[in-house]
Amino acid sequence: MPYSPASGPLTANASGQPAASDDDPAAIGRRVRALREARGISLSALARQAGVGKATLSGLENGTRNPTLETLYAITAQLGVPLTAVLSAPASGATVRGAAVSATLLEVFEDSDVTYELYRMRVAPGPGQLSPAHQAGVTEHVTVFTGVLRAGPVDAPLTAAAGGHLRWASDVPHVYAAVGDEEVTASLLLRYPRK
Amino acid sequence: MPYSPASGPLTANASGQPAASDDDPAAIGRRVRALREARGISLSALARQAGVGKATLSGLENGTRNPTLETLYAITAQLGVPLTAVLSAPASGATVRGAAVSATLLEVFEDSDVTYELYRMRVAPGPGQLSPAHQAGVTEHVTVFTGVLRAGPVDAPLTAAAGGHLRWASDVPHVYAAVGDEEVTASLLLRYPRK
DNA sequence: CCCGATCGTTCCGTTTACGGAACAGCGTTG
DNA sequence: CAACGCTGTTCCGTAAACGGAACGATCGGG
Repeated sequence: MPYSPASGPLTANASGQPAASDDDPAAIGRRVRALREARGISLSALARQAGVGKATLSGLENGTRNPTLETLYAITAQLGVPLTAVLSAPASGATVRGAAVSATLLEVFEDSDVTYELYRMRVAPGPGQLSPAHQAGVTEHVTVFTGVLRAGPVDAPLTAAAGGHLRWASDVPHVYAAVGDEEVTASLLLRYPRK
Repeated sequence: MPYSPASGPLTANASGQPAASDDDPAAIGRRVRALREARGISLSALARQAGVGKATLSGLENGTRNPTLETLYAITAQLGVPLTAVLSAPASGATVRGAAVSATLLEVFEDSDVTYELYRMRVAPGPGQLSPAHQAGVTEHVTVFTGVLRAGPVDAPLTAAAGGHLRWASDVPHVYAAVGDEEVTASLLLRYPRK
């Protein structure tokens, strides 16, 4: 049983960087209250419209309760905003970092037998970074936004400039490196079969 | 959203309403399970690592429980993904709709002289949709997640299946159409020069 | 002034999400 | 083929999130 490389396109896992930072539950309450007041709605009215108790909404706004998804969804739906609008940071991101590369997960999409993970990736100028082989069947698609990227299997990396597109099977060790002095920005799509 | 008009990939419509749409709670469970299995972690192990009960995680994955934010966060943090990765919701508010195509803006990136807009796109089965010419210098990059997509200039459209990648200059009228009965899901990257 | 209406908070009984333990199913071992 | 180790599910007592009602505070009108 091959121990799968933790999360994300890089080895680095966040075992050491859990939570703490921006999951402040009180922040959610503050955002809800701000959205409500921006619309000039009273707590009582919003609670009634959303079909939740006033006690629930009050506790949520003050951070004294740990709401269920159902409750939070009912409220955000009534405010006309997506759930993500009140969760952590706007461009929320589990960010995986390496020496030269950082990648932020934008979205996960599940097909019937394949999973896609879409990242925004940045590669700093310098020697680049090595990423170990992923499980079999994993494909990486990269579209370069800025700079010049050299990436792919260690023995046969590819190069693309802004607007270019790279694609390789990543079941072998592969590298990411910025060519030149400019930081590389790109989108990275990971495609792997569901087991 | 402080973000530019940019009329999106489709003719501007933006009917606006972030309709309640489907917030299928079971879908959250399916995503969590998919992410867990993709990492080769057992339910028992993930529950222990995340500090939640096995019963909780089991119920969550099977959609028989309505988790609290705290619970869901503990699990997604351990998986190394943001909360938004498992929430069905349209990640960002800006959704552009057409008859057959809908696209949700995920992120905007500004380079010194070029702007990128990254969308998640869905194309419903059927006759497809025509999009008028964009300004000169606009390039579209599409990576297909599910289904088979036929897209590109009206006089020379290209075809790609799941995992495939298309790219064309979109300063001429172009089309999007799903081939076959399956809905097409894809990422769409718009690249255009700043004025 | 008093009164009614509404504000947000707090109290309380009910519902339910929680974690621990017991459970059945499956592969591997001795 | 019992004995293990592991999987994921189900049972159950407890903690807490829930909605409804009661509360004090604040505002505007008669």
